[in-house]
Amino acid sequence: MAKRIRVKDIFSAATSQNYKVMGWVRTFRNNQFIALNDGSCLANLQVVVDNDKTDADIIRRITTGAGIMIDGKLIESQGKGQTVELLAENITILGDCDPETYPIQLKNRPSLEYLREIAHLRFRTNAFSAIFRVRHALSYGIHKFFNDRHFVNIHSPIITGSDAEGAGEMFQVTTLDINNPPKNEDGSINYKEDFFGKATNLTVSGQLEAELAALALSNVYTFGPTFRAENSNTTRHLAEFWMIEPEVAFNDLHDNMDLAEDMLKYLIQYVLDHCAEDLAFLEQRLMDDEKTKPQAERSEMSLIEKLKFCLEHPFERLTYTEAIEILKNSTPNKKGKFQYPIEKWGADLQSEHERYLVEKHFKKPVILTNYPAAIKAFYMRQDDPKEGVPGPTVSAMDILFPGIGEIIGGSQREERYDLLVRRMDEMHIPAEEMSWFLDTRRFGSVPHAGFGLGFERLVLFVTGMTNIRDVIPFPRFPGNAEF
RNA sequence: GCCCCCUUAGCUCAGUCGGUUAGAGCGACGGACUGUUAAUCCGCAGGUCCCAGGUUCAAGUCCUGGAGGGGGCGCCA
Repeated sequence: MAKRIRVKDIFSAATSQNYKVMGWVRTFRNNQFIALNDGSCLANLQVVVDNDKTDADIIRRITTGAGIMIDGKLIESQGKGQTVELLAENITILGDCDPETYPIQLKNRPSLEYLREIAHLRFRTNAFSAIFRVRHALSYGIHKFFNDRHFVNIHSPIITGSDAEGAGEMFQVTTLDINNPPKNEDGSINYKEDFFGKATNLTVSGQLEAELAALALSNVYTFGPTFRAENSNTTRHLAEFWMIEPEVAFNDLHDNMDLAEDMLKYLIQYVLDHCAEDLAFLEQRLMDDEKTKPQAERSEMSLIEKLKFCLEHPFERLTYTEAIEILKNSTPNKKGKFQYPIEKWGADLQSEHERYLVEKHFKKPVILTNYPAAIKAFYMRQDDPKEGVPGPTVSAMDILFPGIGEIIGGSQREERYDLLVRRMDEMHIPAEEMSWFLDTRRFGSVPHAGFGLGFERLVLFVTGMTNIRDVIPFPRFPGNAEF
């Protein structure tokens, strides 16, 4: 018996030879032609059934979605739509698929919203198999990018006893009986009796742990799940998402920007090189989608053009202070079109402002830096006062992408012990609970910088999808933890 | 957390001013078909009009509440 060959590989295999393939039926036409898909690539293999050699009962069971195995001879296709096809000599039904109840009849073009509700089956569609192959390529590309640059991958903890990271609301982790928890004398819950002997949560960021590692290994990155219990209901937020957090000793803000831009461009190039077929399919899907929209709302570039455009142009780098000036003098601001008008320095930028800068003013990815200290996290490095800048700023950077908004947030870190402690004090962060973190600044502190990349936001951008719930297999969001 | 929209056949959607027996395409099912490409052709079945109240002679259609879904905003990656 021949060994199984993947559909992807059979397209370049020698003809006039026998092969065994296994996969799922996408369509069965003319009682004769099976379009077989095994997920190894987007394309289906055409299998030609010989009615004389195949039992009528088997033919009856070749239904959309059925799992089948075929032994047959590969020949040059006698039809037009494909170069080769497999002449079936023996067909085995591995798993029947009842067409009366199987919800994915692909010819129906089921909506993304409907498929989201049957996420356990949506892998079987072209769109989602393409998305998850691209997601994998990006994941692999990230490890390759950092490995090639001598970064060490650090597995930061998922359960954390630190609740002072300030990145968002946390999910509590406990083995206590929530209906009858042990109490202290003052009525508060006695976490000393909990599994870890203290209150614990799911991590919101591996950054602080990455900093600890960077101050010894120099170049490190984390790539793992993070959890935010924020009640966020948008197309760009998840309660469980994957984040990449590089942290590099001796880097300043500019090195940090260079690293982030290099990484994003590397990953876009990586996907263009390795996922051409899937990207072409996703691009076509988008173009079909666009046809239903009014002219004004259609995008100027196709998906692949957009990706290449990002590669060919340097990201626009400017400070928050410069951005405020542009926004203040912008047409929508003067005409009162912004829901939140830009009045003075110090205001946080709303997504309408970010969108204006990225999509209207610069028309390319933008890196905004040196934000007011008051609206940024405690660990960001405080800038020296500068002429023309009205207030204190920090060496922060946000990378804004068209259609996505913030895809990366990062900073040069405050490495000076006294300044860091003063700032923690101002922001009411308990220094005593963070002494492990402060030890890095007590013992051999050096300048360092890092950032966080929201993995799903990158997948969104690269696939051209618009809802983040469609680029992770089983999305978690408020009110939903199915599967 | 706030604001807006949607929910009719398995899927995608029509359904006019509140008026008789609720419609289409696709899918499914039955049949034909040995070169199809979202195959095609013929035939047939398929409905808790999201749920609960209310208004009305009469509700898929109007009102109130709820559930589910979508979009925008905020929080951020």
